[in-house]
Amino acid sequence: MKNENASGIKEIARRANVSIGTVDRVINNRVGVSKKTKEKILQIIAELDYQPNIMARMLASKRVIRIASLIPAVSNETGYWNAPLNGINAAAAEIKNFGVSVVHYFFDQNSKGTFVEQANAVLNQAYDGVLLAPMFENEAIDFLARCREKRIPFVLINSDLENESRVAYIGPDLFQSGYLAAHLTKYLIREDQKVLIVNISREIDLHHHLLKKEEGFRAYFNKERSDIAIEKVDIKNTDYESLKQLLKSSLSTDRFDLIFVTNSRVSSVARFLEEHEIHDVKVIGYDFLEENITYLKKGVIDFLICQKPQEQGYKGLMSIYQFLLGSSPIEDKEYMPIDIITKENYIYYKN
Amino acid sequence: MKNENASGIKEIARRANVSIGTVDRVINNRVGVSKKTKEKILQIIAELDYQPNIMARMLASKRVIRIASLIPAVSNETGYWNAPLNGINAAAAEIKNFGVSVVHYFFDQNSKGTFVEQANAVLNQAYDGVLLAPMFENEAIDFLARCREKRIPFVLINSDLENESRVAYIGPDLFQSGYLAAHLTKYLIREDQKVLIVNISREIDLHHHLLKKEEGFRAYFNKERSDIAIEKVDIKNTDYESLKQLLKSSLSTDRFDLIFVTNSRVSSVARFLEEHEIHDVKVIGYDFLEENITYLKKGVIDFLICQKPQEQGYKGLMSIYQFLLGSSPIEDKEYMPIDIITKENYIYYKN
DNA sequence: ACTATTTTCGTTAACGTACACGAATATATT
DNA sequence: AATATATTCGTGTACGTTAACGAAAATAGT
Repeated sequence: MKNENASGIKEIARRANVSIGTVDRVINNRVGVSKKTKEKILQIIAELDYQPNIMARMLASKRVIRIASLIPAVSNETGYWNAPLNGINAAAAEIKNFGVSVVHYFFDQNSKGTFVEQANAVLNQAYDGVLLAPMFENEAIDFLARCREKRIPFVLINSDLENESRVAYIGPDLFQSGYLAAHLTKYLIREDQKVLIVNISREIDLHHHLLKKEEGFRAYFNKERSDIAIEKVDIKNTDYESLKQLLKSSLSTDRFDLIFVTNSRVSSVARFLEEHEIHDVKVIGYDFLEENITYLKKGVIDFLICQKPQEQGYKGLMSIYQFLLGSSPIEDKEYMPIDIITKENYIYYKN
Repeated sequence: MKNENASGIKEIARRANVSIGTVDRVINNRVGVSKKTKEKILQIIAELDYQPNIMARMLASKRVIRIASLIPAVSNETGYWNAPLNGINAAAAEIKNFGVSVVHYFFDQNSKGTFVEQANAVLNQAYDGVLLAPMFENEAIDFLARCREKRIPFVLINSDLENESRVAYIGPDLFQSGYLAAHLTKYLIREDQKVLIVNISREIDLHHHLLKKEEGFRAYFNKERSDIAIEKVDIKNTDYESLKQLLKSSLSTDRFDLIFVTNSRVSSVARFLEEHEIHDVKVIGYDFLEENITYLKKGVIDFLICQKPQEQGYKGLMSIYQFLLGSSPIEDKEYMPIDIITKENYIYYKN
């Protein structure tokens, strides 16, 4: 009675009349095994529908996968990036036991310099993979080119660059989310009414992100041949005082029935409306942030659109990890669901 | 040079001047270790913030966790239960390597007998845990009482029983989802218009599930002191012909501007409206099913509400597993998000 | 035909934990 | 004080895999 209950690699070895070492070689397709025995083993593996035991594999493997994340720091202006960071950390915790170490690099959304700095720091450390939020388009392209040279794979989150060599993009379909906002708009106002689009962002680079949403928004009305009038205002100084002045002048020259804010700064607009006791203007904006929810509850904001920022971080890290493992194939583009948040369902929303 | 790089249990043993066996005893709090050394080891564990290596633990442990799932079979009447099943299977696949085996038991939604039968089958097999969709209230309560006797923990999904001994409930907040439907209704019709609520379900037991939604729906209009008139019709014969007759008579006596279908059978109503070329009636219903999406795309259905059926299955299984592991604490109630699906965002929806 | 080299393969020690077995020590019983 | 019993502990093997090392076999070069 020897081989009563062999399993896994050992059973394969027994059936193929070879040692476990040889089986290991073909499973991890290393060199040093003859074509004949390799095929034999491969066939047995197929017969047995053998799945390697992850536990044992991780335990025995000394390999460490090092991943760098390069995303904006949570600023006091908007807490948005807190969510993706949480997602990344959650994923990191889950795969810690699988020999993965994640190092965070943060840059300032209002300063290209810090991005370049941190990007260089990443490149100096020879990581196995990179998770990037490419906020500054040109600088990001530069960085990614250098990653490619060094053969460091990368995953993009939050906004896409259509880089042919990226492993994956995980984030919103910006155009479509603007399109949905327009659809919701139709429920809120009549055909003879007016809409104001508000883009709030300091760095011009970030504007392309917002413009995609605006495009989607306008596309809807074009397609529907609607008579609703649309105007827009770009606000580059993100402090509340500047915003107040600009809004004041916009709203004085014209009367708008709905304001569509293309990012998470919608709470500033809501604050303005509340302070000036303007109650008959509907508001649609973005993101599940505390400030925004406050105004949603009060009824100042009607709809928030949110695209699972936390999940973006989580899935982003998981993608680059999966890719580095090399086992399962990766979706090269995963658009997040476009969630509609209202007064009635926000309690149950999961970022 | 001996102990250059010890880690985990071994390092603890080294620092405490005991063997790894002793450390193992205190970690898994087994008997047979003196109070003094136990405290010493416990302190070192705290100092080191020691986290056992799950890999090694699972690998070494021969324990097998056996879980039974008891949910409705996917019927030809509605494919709803396909989603939770997928979620359960996904979770099962993920934890297969952790020594978990899941066995499915299916019952017919239209037959209490099959439920009792399958429930007995589960009890005969001495499982470590049970995942249950308690569709038939009384029979489910019976079954759970017997589980309790046998000390088999259980998790409920899809609808709750407020059973004090359940490990957790994962599923919708039915009342609130009806409430949200009412809010959406307000966007679709005017104050002087009329709403028809349609409950479609064969077994009376299942009706309490639908009634909760209806309650939420009505509660909203009560609170808003709305003038919108609400009527309702219960349809117990779920075949299309019977439904057609009932709808025909309802719609002939009165004119309704919006129909709220309290479950996934909304596609039948949509089919009726399409066949009879009724275009000016708005429709709100439930669930991301192919049939429903078809009518959503066509514009016959305006909103679908969906509560992540797949995730219910996934999280349900994970909860019972986590509980049986006994490591992390379990949330005893997790309500799913209440998602709003429209023509514009359904493409990106994840069940 | 003999050596040198390459290719193919087996053996073995880890990885961190669980658990059975038995040894050592302490405590109780006469 | 001697023995019986209970308590506390150490040792060793196993889990399924990885990876280093070196032995054996095949091939190449003279």
